[in-house]
Amino acid sequence: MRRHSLIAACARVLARDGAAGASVRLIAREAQISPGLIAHYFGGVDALIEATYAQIDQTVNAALTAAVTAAGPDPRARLDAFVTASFAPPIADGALLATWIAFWSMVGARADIARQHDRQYAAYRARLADLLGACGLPAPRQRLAAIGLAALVDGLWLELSLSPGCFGAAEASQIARAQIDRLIDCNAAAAGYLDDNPLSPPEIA
Amino acid sequence: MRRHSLIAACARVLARDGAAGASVRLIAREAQISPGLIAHYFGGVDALIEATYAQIDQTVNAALTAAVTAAGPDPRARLDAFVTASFAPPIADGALLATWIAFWSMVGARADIARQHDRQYAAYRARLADLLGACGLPAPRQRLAAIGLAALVDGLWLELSLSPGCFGAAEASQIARAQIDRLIDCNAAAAGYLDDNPLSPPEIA
DNA sequence: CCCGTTGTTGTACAGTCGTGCAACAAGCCA
DNA sequence: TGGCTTGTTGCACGACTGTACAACAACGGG
Repeated sequence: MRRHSLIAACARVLARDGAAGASVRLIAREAQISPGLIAHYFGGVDALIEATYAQIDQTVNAALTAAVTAAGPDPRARLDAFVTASFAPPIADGALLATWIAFWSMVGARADIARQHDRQYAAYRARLADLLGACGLPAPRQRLAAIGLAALVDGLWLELSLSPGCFGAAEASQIARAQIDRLIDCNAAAAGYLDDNPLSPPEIA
Repeated sequence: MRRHSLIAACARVLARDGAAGASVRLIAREAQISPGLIAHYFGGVDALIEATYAQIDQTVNAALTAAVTAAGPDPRARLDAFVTASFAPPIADGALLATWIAFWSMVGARADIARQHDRQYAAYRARLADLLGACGLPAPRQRLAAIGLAALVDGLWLELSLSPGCFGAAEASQIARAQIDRLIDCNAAAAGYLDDNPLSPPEIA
């Protein structure tokens, strides 16, 4: 209970002040408790940040699972829902991006954070590979396709959150779905998705 | 001269200790000078980091230009050289990633940094759009294609630098080139590029 | 009632942070 | 040689950092 409110406060501070501001005192003030308590519950600020990272990852996975489940049984619809949800709240969110960047900044310096990142990202890619396999992508192609699709979605998500004025969530989703078209069936008439006129296939209409 | 050696030292510290370790004293010790000097040359540590970012961006652009120029006149070869160079030194480098992440972490908090990021990324995308246009991609498709390709290359570069054990530079280049195939000519027999057997087009050979 | 456990506080400590400043070295021109 | 500019140093300052620890409140079982 207290642990949970401390994690939430840590996430808020990370979002507001970045990695540099994630100090014991700031987090404690945010959670309206005394600074000593975070040592009492987590043993140190590093463990709190680590727990916050795990919690954020869990939130993202829950949101993705909900979107995929709501999409019904059709494999392609599930994959589309996965990427579309990646560009909508609560995933495409400034606070979440700031938290994630704070973690990336620790990967280079701390081995335990690096290991946690590797684990989480491997699970993310495995999930994409499963969804791609359900759409009929042969097993030998799944690994590289999942790496590529994960990189595309991540890159779009990053830039979408970093400078929101350049392109929109609908366009990001459009780009990702066009790539999925090409991954699954290279001969699909999907080129129209990449025209600038959004949300309508111009060559057909 | 001294400015240059300070920028280099700042990049080394950023690479070794991450954004959190980029303190005046650490950078000064790395450059083997007194802490007061960095205030004398840059007025503050923020300006030094900003200058380091500009220098890194310049290095990246120079490396990309060199790769494209060395590729000769063929438009497709130039585009391939662009993405392949994105996954090789000096671009795919821990120091560069750490500096870049440090800057991303400031985008949310500082408006001038956000503007600098927007400018640099727009130039990057414009460059990709030009290369795509030279390969015959119609103008109305260039914008979204450039956004998607930039996101893919960025996502691959990020993960390649963040956890180098998962996939290699050759595989990243392979993935990116396969997407370019599909962007330029959707009917190209490019599916083989996404097989797991690296560096050879299995369906042909 | 007492006692031990648990939750919680506040503070003390040693360290690092960025910045400002007085002082010293060095060149350079008059 | 004198004086001025520039490069460079090292330290003092106040604010901040994470951790450790003694002390106080609350509470349930004996």
